[in-house]
Amino acid sequence: MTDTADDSVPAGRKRRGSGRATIHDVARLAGVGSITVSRYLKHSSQVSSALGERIAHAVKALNYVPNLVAGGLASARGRIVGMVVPNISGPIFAPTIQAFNDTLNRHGFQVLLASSYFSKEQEENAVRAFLGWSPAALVVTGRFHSKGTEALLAASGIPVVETWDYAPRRKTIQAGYANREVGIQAARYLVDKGYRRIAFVQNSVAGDFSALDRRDGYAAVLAEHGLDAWTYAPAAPAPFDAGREALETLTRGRRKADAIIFANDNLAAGALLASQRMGIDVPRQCALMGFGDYPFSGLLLPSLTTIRPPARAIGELAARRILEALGEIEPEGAFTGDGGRLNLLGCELVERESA
Amino acid sequence: MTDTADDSVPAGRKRRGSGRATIHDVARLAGVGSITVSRYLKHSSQVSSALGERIAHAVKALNYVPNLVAGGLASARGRIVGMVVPNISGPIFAPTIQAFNDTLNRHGFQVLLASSYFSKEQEENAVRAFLGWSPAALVVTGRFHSKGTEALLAASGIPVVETWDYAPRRKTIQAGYANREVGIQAARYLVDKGYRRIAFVQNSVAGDFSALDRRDGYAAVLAEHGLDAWTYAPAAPAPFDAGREALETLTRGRRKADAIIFANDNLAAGALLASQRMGIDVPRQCALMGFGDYPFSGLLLPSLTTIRPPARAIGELAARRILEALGEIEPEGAFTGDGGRLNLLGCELVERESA
DNA sequence: TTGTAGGCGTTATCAC
DNA sequence: GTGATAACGCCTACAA
Repeated sequence: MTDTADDSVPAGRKRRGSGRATIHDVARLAGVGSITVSRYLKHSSQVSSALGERIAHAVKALNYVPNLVAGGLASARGRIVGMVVPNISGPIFAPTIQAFNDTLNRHGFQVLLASSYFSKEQEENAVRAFLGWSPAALVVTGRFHSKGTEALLAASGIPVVETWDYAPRRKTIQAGYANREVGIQAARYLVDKGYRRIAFVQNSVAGDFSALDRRDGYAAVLAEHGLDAWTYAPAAPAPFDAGREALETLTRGRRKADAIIFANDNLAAGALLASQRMGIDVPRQCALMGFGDYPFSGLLLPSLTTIRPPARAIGELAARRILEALGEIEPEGAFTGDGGRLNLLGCELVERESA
Repeated sequence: MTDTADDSVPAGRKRRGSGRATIHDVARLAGVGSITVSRYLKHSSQVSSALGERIAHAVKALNYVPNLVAGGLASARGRIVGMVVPNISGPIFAPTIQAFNDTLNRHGFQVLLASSYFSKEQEENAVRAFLGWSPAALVVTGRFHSKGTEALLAASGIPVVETWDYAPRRKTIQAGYANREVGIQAARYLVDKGYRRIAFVQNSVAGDFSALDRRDGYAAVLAEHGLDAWTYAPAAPAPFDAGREALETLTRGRRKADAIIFANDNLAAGALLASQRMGIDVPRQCALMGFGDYPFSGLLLPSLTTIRPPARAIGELAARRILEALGEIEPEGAFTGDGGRLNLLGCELVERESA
């Protein structure tokens, strides 16, 4: 590509060596020491402008790209951050990943991704694999992990952020919301609207502990009002089917629900579609409420009342807390009582037609 | 965590060094040379079982995690693969990323992600950033790149896979489908159903060249049948709004479309929702067709006829071709005429109610 | 089958 | 402000 490159860099690739121009090649061409090149690339202010220009020319002439692997080894802290999410492609976590990745990319960090599929064991494997890359920080989802994972994280000595959940007085950095509060929020909304036989439908995915927290909040509100909590766990594995199954069970028995809170919008959508076939009038006969505000939720007929989690904000906050912990940016945000920064985000109840 | 660890590994972290146990610590504890440990970790069959067991014990006792950064530097080919996609969180690319990431993770590779937002410049930046990690391979989206990107890729000397597109006689490895054929597929379907005034609505995102290929296929079919091609480019930036705008323009003028192909399901969904408010009977008065088969497309009323791209298959195929090129797995798949393997995947037309 | 020597490309340290 | 030197932790090459 560049003719000048061929003069100073041996063409072809040997068994060893990347074949690319190194910092030494740049230093030689610029007539300076390689450490000066390194300094110029990091803090150009520490190098005289005369040398700086010669170095800049050499970099361009050789098409030099710094080897970050070597840099990571030398400095013992590479610019890599590992992130474990339950899944990459779901409507929930994708915006978090997007925001997290973009924010860290902007600061010169690379994000490594792994999916746990709600399995603590897979999460632990992913964390172990990440540790091999000497990451600058790690991100996991939720606050429930295996003993092994907790040991690995504690021993790692690097900033760890837990996303998509929030519990007070927890030592790790968190970026999320309190799921129990969200359950309370949903149940209050329905109770205030006059519904009395309110059921909660769980996720068919076993490892989704956050949904259980929401259920607890829901149960607390019902107890508060002297109402019976009523939880249903569908058997069908596919979410749409599970939603249909739940609706059938909860509306066909002797006791009939007049409102149902679902663990997520997929379940709620399954129920909503089934309601049309079953001739159930939503919300008059039975109100339906989801969680997640998936992209389709506003498009359904009737549109789905649901709760919108701060997916993008979680990703951004997690990235910002990491950059702060690494000294890349100045800390920011409201203080909490114990001197930390507030990491509690809020969920928004999106009132539509179904409840 | 492990008591034995504290005996041989100095506690605390110095300026230099990760603070973790190294291969030398393991070797010392096991009473062997460090190279033997390295060999055992890679090909345990090349080490006698006696030493192997001692090494395994030492690894466990020290909680040793190999430093992949150092390994990557020494061997000049780290187990990292870079992937550039237009965006991470969209319904289209997320399943590709998921499948790609999971497949490569299973083989001990880590995927680095970057989003280009359909900008060639951002794509080039991402490729340049990836190159610093000495990746084993790179994946990009589509076959249209900046000169700079092409130069970087060509000079990299590593396997490069282009996803989400396919053109015959192209030298790079591809994993995708032919967008032009998809446009033909859609237009044929509508022509065969008797529609005659068929319009095509473009994406408001400027860099989405694949949609233009589909439009060309559509135009070819119409020309074939002596019909006028009719392309509309919405001004509204948000896809739902753009879809509504397109429907209004194409059905309110003197010439009225009897069928519309949209560049993606978001646009089509916007039009579908608008059709209800406008009192347009879909598909009798105007048929609507999308592309992408997003999760909501089957839930709309009327449900959206669309084309489902092989999103997961693209990710898997890309991963497999990379693993093949790196000698990690055996090549597989049908041969093409020129001795290569067939990388052309198919799209499925999903016939629903809207067309 | 096992070990020794040296290098991978960069940065921390210390001296000028 | 600039540079020489020695790590960083592992792997390739070669020798025993």
